[in-house]
Amino acid sequence: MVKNKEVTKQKILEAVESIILTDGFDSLGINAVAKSAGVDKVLIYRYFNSFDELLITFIKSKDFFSNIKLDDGVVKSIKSKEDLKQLVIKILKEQISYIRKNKVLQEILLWELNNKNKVTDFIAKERETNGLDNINFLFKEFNNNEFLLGSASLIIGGIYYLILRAKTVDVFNNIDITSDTGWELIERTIEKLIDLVIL
Amino acid sequence: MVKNKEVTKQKILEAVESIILTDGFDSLGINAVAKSAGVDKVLIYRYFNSFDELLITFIKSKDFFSNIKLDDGVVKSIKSKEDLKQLVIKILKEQISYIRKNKVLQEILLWELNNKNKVTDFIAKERETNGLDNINFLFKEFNNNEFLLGSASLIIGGIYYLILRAKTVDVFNNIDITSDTGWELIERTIEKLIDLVIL
DNA sequence: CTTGCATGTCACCGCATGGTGATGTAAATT
DNA sequence: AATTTACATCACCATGCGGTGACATGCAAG
Repeated sequence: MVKNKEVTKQKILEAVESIILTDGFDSLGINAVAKSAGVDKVLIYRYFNSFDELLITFIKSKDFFSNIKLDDGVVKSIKSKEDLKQLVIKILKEQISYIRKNKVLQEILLWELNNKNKVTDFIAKERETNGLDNINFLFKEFNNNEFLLGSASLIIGGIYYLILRAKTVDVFNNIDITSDTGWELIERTIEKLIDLVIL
Repeated sequence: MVKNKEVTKQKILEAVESIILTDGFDSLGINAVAKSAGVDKVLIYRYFNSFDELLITFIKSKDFFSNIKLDDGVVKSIKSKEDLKQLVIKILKEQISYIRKNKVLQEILLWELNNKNKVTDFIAKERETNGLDNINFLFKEFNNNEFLLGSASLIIGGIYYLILRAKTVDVFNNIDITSDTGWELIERTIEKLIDLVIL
């Protein structure tokens, strides 16, 4: 019997990730985590207080939502509408490949759609300040009109939906959303759309 | 003790709907349905063979996906690009209000994202022939290019995502996705986008 | 009127869940 | 070396799940 609190905590956090990857967020539970970590479940309560806090700790440790830094510096570096276009396109493309690669994040996004609780409230706050969902931050001082706002929302929502839908289905509206070629089509579409939409 | 197979079957189907409405698709199970219908669960197996078949029967009875008839007649009635624009806009607006009103359908869409099984495979087939997901059907003979295809996919995906997201969150990218005014903004956006995209 | 069948009821199974109180054990303090 | 303290284990609880076999009841055909 090894006695090391930090190692045990780490094993628990790794078990969370492993379960999400293999069985999805819905299969996550105290018993499953304890079993997968090879640790007694009572230790989860002791070290993380509750299952919710374990999840929050896990999500914090992964830092999913602060990969885009939409701070004021970025906003002020936008001089022309061409700058804005290129920045938006770059961010959207980066986010597509980031989310498409990151299965854990996909599971969280899916789980978020289905649940409202302390953990999802926490994630929502993270998104408010960091996430893609607030791309309108970029438009604030430059070219803020409702058409741009609406278009960005539909495009970003569409990206989320198509990525998540690809988990259970291959084709959407005749596009193979599981393949890179399908996503290259979508990226070309986004480039053109952004060009049309930022006037 | 009343003995009437058809009445019992009806009670069971109504119980399915009631549970989806009050607790969501995830709370759906043999025991819950039996309890809510005031019926022994063994009757569900007897009349519907399996829980999966019960779900399929329920979804069939609701006919969620054949409200748009994209048959060849419709396609051939499109004479000009203006016809196509107006038709697409009309369909998208109708679908938005239809899905926004229909909580049961929302729960199914959400559940579909999370699961792959016999029932979701059945739903996928229904969609193939009827649903909004195949709006590219309209473009077939008229103006079929990848930009149109990609744009339609992103817009439709965006609509799905924003409607589903509104179940757990109020604001997305600064738009109130729970209110009619928020959705009017989105509809105006869609009108402009379709106008720009069908060239 | 009785027999047979369709319909409805009940009790139970094995398994998994979230949660807790009592107990064991290794390591640090005195 | 003895005692305290932090870490880890175990056994158990009530509850819910999907699923099934044995039984009770009402109806309709013979």
